[in-house]
Amino acid sequence: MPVAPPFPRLPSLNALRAFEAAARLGSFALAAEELNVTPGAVTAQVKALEAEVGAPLFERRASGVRLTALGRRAAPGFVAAFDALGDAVRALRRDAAPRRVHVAALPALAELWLGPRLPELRRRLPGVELSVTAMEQPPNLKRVPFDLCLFLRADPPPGAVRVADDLLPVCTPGLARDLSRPEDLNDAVCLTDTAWAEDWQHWAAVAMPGRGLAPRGPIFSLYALAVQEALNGAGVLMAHRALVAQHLASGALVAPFGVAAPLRAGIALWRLPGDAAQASVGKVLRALGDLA
Amino acid sequence: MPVAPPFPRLPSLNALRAFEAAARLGSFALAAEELNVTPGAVTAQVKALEAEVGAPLFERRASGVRLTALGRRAAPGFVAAFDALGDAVRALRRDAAPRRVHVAALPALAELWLGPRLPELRRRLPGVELSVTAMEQPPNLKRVPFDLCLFLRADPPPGAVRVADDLLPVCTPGLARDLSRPEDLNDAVCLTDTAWAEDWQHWAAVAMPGRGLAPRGPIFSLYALAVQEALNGAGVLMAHRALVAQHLASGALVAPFGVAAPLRAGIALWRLPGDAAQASVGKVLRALGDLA
DNA sequence: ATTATAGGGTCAGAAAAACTGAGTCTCAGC
DNA sequence: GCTGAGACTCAGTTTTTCTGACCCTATAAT
Repeated sequence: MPVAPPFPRLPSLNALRAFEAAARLGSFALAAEELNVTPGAVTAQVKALEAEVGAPLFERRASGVRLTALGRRAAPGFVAAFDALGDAVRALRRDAAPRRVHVAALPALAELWLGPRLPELRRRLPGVELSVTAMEQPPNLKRVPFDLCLFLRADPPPGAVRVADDLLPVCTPGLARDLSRPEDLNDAVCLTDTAWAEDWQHWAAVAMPGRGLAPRGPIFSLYALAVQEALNGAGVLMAHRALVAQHLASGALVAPFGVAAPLRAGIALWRLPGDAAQASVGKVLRALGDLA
Repeated sequence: MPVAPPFPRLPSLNALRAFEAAARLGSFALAAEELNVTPGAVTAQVKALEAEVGAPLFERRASGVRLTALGRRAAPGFVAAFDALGDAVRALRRDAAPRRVHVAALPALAELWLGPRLPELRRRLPGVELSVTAMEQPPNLKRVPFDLCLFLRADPPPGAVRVADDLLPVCTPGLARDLSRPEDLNDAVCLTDTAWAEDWQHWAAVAMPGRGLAPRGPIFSLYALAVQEALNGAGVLMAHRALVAQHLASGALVAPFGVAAPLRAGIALWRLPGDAAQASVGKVLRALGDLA
């Protein structure tokens, strides 16, 4: 007695995931970022889910979305379910390749802090296979298969390796001869990174309070490139000390002024709290803590 | 410092679901059935997942698949996660439409047992919106959004409504005049349903042990159609008593022989064990129990 | 008040994922 | 030596999902 199946299926898993992320983050835009899709895609997925269950899950307000009573009741179950799914995936990956460690890192930290430490790390932990992916924002470790995050954070999660950081202008010894007072920077070529443009003002507020600083010069969207140019003698770089330590040590760069401005956000390296199961990750974390 | 993201993403949710089903059921073919896709689709999804994690999850043997050690360790986590997801979906649907009850039913039971009871059910439970989907096999209630299952089962889950069933040949009173002994069936037109063709032999073993029965006549793939034809006087039907009760009561059909053969599998109506949260489902279950 | 801006919504078209269907292969059991 | 169940392959197709470019609205800033 076969009958063609107008089969009522489960809503699409991707729609459920989109709902979960949007509900947890309280915003379609943030959910889109976490899921690495455009906001329009989240809109569409949530709309499909709402059509499927026949009731709205979010109130749309111009200032953003808010869960309806229905959505609010449903959300925790989905968060828990996707947490469980994330755990299962993590356990599987770890089990399948216990020596693989995947780091998500801010590009500048990957290149200028992690990079110089890699040879020693490799020496200490032979067999560990370290992958690094550069990205602007720390990923949600519960949802994305990374083992470690390396970013600037004022308040890193518990258990993180932390390295304090401060700002100070640096340049080649040759250029330094023309710089005796902070005000001289107004006449110098100042190398600036787009993401950290405000570093100049932050330092000025500490080093030359009350006096103005209007740095001018080329702008880079890759901090490592700005460091390169500083090494090339192209100008003065407002440096994160932790990222140019090797060049200060070698003398390739010098700090013409004595004063450094401490930063609230230091370098932070952390794993998913409570995820102690992968030995290799712990080893990498500890080793980099030693090398900090 | 934007960087193009060669973003390592979570494996596709559909691949994880395929793995979960295959692991739980121990077979790609069964998983495909549960997911309502072809076996090839499951093969592909599992293969993609294996490529993603870089290790095989199943051993392929000619007699089927078996989990590898890795797959065996991973499976429970995925089963639990998809259970949680199923729960969340069920809770959401129930919350969004508490009065909607969706029944999965064997076509014959839907038409010949449930159908006649619907008017009274509607009278008793106004406001409950009952949907019925016909299918050959009971779905996995944990994974598919049905509230009730109506199938033939020898061993229904706890809490099920059960209706005993037995077999007896029936026909119109006119035809019955030519039938005095079971052997007369060998000369009569016998209406047979493809799925229940063995019912004739089952009855014969009880009613005429040792003597042979070779029923001949038209074959239907819809039991309800066979019943229609019996009512039309087209022949003798090996009837499930519970499904022709109304016609026996009205006299439209009669049982020419006194003997009926009990069936191990009776009509069973059940919900997901432990899923007591939806009041409407409980009401429908109880009401149909009363009407049984 | 006006202008930005942030957050969503919509749509067509494009890309990616998933599925089917038909054929193949391989053992286990007869 | 067949047969059948179960899985694999692959080309082609369908479905899903995403993007990109646009619009809309309410708050915040000027």
